[in-house]
Formats: sequence, C-alpha cells, structure tokens
Amino acid sequence: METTATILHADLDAFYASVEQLLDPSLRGKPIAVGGGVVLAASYEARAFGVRGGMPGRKARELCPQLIFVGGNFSEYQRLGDAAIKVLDDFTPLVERISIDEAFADVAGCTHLFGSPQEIATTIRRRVRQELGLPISIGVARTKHLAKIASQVAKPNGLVVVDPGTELAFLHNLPVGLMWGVGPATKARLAEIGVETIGQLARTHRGALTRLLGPAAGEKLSALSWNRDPRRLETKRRARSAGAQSALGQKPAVARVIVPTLLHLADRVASRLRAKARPGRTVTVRVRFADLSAVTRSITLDQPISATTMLAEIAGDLVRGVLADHPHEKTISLLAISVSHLEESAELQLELPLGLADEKHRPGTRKGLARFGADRAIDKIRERFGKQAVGYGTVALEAARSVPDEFRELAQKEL
DNA sequence: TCTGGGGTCCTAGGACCC
DNA sequence: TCTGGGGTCCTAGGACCC
Repeated sequence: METTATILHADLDAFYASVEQLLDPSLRGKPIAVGGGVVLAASYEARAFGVRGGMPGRKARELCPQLIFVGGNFSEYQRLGDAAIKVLDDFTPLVERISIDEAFADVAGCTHLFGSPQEIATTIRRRVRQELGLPISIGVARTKHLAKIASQVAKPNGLVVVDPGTELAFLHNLPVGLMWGVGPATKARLAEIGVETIGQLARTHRGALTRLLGPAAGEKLSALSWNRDPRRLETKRRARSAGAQSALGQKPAVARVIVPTLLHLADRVASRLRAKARPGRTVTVRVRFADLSAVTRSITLDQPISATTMLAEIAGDLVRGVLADHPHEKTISLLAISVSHLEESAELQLELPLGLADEKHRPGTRKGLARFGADRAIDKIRERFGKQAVGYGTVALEAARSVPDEFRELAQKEL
C-alpha cells in the first residue's frame, strides 16, 4: 500500500456560473443562475440563498428575488473545462476525467520533477486561476474516495491535503452524505439506525450494513469508512450506454405525440451510435406519467442495431406495451430511449440493420437496406452541412425544447 | 406550486444450462 | 425420481452522480 498521498481530485467551483462571471464582469459577486426553467448551475452567492442545481427556476426566484438568470455559453464551458483538464495532463498522463469539470490525477510518478503532491496541487490551482481565470478546488489523499471528499471539504477555492496518519481522524467527524454513493435514500436509512457521521459508520458492524443496504453498498461503505479503497485510476473507460430523453409537460398518450417524439429521440441516439460504430443490443424505453411515476421496458436483441427508424420502431413497440399495461394512464410527461450492450467497436461498413427476429426486421430485406441507406445519407449531409440540415420529426418538437441542444451535448459521454 | 438531461451501478426474480 | 448447487443472461426497478 502506498504510504504517501499522491492522488489529486480537482473540481472547478460552481463551474458554469463561474464561467459566466468570468465572461461578464458585471456578474461577479452577484447571485446568478445558469438556465431558466430549471437551474443548471448556481453561483456561490446564489447558493447562500438556498438556490441549487436542478431546482425549478420559479422556486429559485422565490428564494432569491435578485437572482440573475443567464442563458449559458455552452461552447465556452466545453473549452474551459477541457483547458483545465489539460493543466493536469501537463503533470501526469494518469488522469481520469469524470465529468466536464472534475478529474482525478495520480502524481506518484512525477514528484521528482514537480515537487510534492501539495506543491503540484498548489501550482495547478494557481495556473487554472491565472491562465483561465477560474477557481478550482483540489483534495489530495492516498485514495480516490478520500481525495474526492477532501476536495468537497476544500470548496470553495481551496486545497486540502489528507496525510496518511490523519486519515481516519479526518473522515470520522464528517457527515455520511459526503461519501460517494450516499444519497438521500441511503442517508435516511443510515439515520434510522442512528448513523450520521463516517465515524459512526465505521463503528457499525459490516453485517448490519449489508443487511440494511445490500451486499455491494454495505461492503463498499464499510470499507470506505476505514479508508480501504481501490486507488487505481481508470484513464480510459468506454461508455456502456447512450440515451436521450425529452420532458413533454403533460401530453396525451397518443400516437400523434409518441411517434414523432420517439423518432426524434431515436435519431439522437442512433446517429451517435453510428458515428462511433458502436451499435447496441439492448433497447430500453422509459415512460413517465402525469404523476411523475415512471415505468421502463427493455428488450435485448440477437444482433446490435444503430439504424434510426428501426430503433424508433422497437421503442414504439415497447412504449405500446407499457401503455397496454397501464390503461388508466392517459397522460405522459416524459419519453426516453436508451441503448446498452454496446459493441466494443464495429466496422461501420459491415454493419447491417439487423433487428428483431420477426419478418420485417430481417437483415437484407429491401426495406431494411433502404433504411440503412437513408441513415447513411443523412449522416453524410449532416457531416457537410451541420446537424440542422436534415432530420427526423423536428417539426413535432416545437415547444418541447426545455433545454438547449448545446447543453445536451455537453452532458453526453464520448462513446 | 409536481423537477432537465445524460449517464453508472446494484438488486431481485425468473429462465436456462451444467 | 427427487434434490441440490452454481453460473449466466434477461428484465424491471431503484439509487446515485454530474
């Protein structure tokens, strides 16, 4: 086991909001929120009023009447997020990026060049501040999990180093909610047995935890509370699924609504799969009803698919199955399509539109080949003229755009 | 004042195989 | 014939993360 703390967790502070305050100096020091209908990010000044990401815009305004909403410069978020991660790359190739604004780095192999992990972290923070104008917090520890907790404790705009001798003392007074994987449900369950700090968690028998939370979560939390944690960084991980969803407000559950929406969602998903030659075997749909309860249906095919209309048809079959099982639900508030069991990587040329075993989806039928050709044609046109040049069912989505496409793209993982 | 969108992982039951 | 055990895959739902 390593005896020195060499893992850094770097996390840009209130990232989208900080970028807006960087771009428009008149916003600095003020409570701002990125978004509109829903808050995508809030500045620390806004958080002081209780404004949080994911909160409806109306509620945020209630909490903070002087809150300033800004639309969002999504391409700048991508550029600056990438630039911040590049600063880490200057120190070590062992970088695991976990989102647009967050990454781990293991500096064990470069301390002889750049100094102690603490010095490296200080340099990184200074460079991000000077070169990009953004505040970033860093936690340094012996394990990933502890480094992540340390960066949370360091926020905003701070650095916390947890030396090996002080780990348990550092952990044991912190609330369990700071642990990765402890959300509202787990927190509530732990509270029922009187566990609120990581120290109390550590003193709880492992068997009791696995009974309460299941084997995986119980083992994990027990190990983490004693700081026994894998420290290996995963520098390249492939995506395991790709999906798209659309909130609909309250719409009647009829074909006129469902069919064009599914076609649009299928297009978003399938074109990404085709672009990376990663067709998938399992298609999952999610239908959310008026009361926000949701149901999923999935099917695993013999052959992977990435053709838009075939994905839309399979999704349509699954959605019809959901509605048949819930005949009293007349209103839907969201539709989603996801494809998983992605192929490692297929040669695009060899991929044929295979699908369900029934007649109409057989490979090699004229219909199937025609669709395959149509997808390829659309992909080519978009390559030359942009995404908006041609598409499926966009007309049907007039008012349904609650979130800009640029934001959706930011959230996507590289396949 | 019913809250967006894109992801990951786990669980539990059933089917099926050895 | 009955009983038992282990493993894998599929499906539906849930919790969690950014």
